Amino acid sequence: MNTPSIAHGAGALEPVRPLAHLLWRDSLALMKQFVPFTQRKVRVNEEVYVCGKPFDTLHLISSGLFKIVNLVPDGREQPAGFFFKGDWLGFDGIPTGSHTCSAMALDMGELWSVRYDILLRASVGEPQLMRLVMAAISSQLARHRDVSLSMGTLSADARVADFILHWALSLEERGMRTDEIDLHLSRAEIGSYLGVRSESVSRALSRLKGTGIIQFQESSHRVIRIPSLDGLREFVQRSTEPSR
Amino acid sequence: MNTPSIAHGAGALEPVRPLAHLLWRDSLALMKQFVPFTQRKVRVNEEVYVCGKPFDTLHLISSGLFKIVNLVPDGREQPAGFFFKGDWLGFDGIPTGSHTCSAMALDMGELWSVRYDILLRASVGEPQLMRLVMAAISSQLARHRDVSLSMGTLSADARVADFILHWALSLEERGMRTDEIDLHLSRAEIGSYLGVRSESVSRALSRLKGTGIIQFQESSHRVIRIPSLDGLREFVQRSTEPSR
DNA sequence: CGTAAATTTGATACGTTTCAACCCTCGTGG
DNA sequence: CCACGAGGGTTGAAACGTATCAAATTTACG
Repeated sequence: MNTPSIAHGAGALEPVRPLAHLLWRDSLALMKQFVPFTQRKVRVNEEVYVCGKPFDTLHLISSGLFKIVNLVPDGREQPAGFFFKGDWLGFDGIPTGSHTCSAMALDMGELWSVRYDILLRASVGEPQLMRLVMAAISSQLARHRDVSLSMGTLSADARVADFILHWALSLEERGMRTDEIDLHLSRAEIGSYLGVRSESVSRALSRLKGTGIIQFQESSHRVIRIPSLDGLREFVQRSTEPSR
Repeated sequence: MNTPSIAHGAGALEPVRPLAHLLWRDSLALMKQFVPFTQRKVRVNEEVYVCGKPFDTLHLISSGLFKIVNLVPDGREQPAGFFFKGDWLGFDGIPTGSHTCSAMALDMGELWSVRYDILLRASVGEPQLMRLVMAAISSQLARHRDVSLSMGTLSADARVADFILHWALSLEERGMRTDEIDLHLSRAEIGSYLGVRSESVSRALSRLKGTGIIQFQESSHRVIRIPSLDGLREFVQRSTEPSR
């Protein structure tokens, strides 16, 4: 039962080039080198694709900030993920061939779009490409596991802190400034993502401000200053294991 | 900037065979036909792979029931997913090359294991294979989004009901009986997965039993009888949109 | 069979939601 | 230029649901 007639990969395997730690950089580099893509500029609140529409292309974020949103039966929409430079958008359409989420730009940005068919073709000639896309999807899986875990175990304050920490770490990974970050999100959106109400997010942020872990910018309370990333990190870690 | 020198997939594209609705069946069929795999039988509570160990192989569930578990800092472990015949295990190791979860059998079962390298190779000759694996990962992503949504918006009772419903639907998809299902899980494990305490799961199940939506089997309270799947489905839907 | 573990159920404590009032900013139009 | 209204944000008080603690009961297993 365990002897397929086709003998593809049965021979000796030479070692494969490992993927670098910085997935986002590899994605952009490999895409530019090996895949024919179309560029697309997007404005604030512009939709990349819409829930229910047929899926046929993936989008690599070249710059900007994006979210995907679930439509809950009530008609309201709930953010289900946030994405930065080098992240991929559109995987939700793969299983069924139709998108099960919408994707939207949180500020202006640019996408490199490629037909899914074409990407699969291209990856035949460049196996590293497929490893990369697999790694990108799997990373999103891992991130979701983290969020589920934090939603299941942390208090509202800790969830908000953890959310900001992850956001800042994503920016840091990409070489962007982390001492002052613009979330482009309302309290209600943050809460919807974390499974708490907007008032609770507001209270959590106020308490975090009280401890000095974060500060608000004068003009917009959506811009958060983080004096010390390590301070934030320690707060989250303390919240994760209060009982030892 | 958008003219890669390599011309892989630039030509006309013939239509690709669509993946059938039943992913699990395709996975088993394609695997058997095109990939050299090794069989492995597992006993109850046997570990498939362990968190922290290097990753190099994926496992397709040929029979049985499995869970993956996260290790939370406290030392306790938290289930992060449940998997059935035709599902894949091991994706968590792809991004970093090391497993970030452990996988464990909930009862006896069988796995078809394949080195990740070899699978990628095999998919060069059989592109449908790669579409399939991508669809499998993306499905896990979609499932995680569902769970996050339910953890963020539903009451404990509704979460438990939703959990059982999904479990039953997974079994139904695979042609297994759904009128009496054995979860092989303690109340604490269910609660840990859903983000509530074991006592709350117990209460939720008691209340569901009270409404007649489910019943317990005499001998083991881990075996749940579902007189009407539609009844359960309606209950979950009512819980999803209480307002209006 | 006896002991440890799991489950159920109750009473209370705690945290988040809900409802409400108020403030602030910003864009619009008088 | 300022008045005005709308939407987002902050904060308070009460209601609600779940966690926590505890005890009784059942089940699992050597």
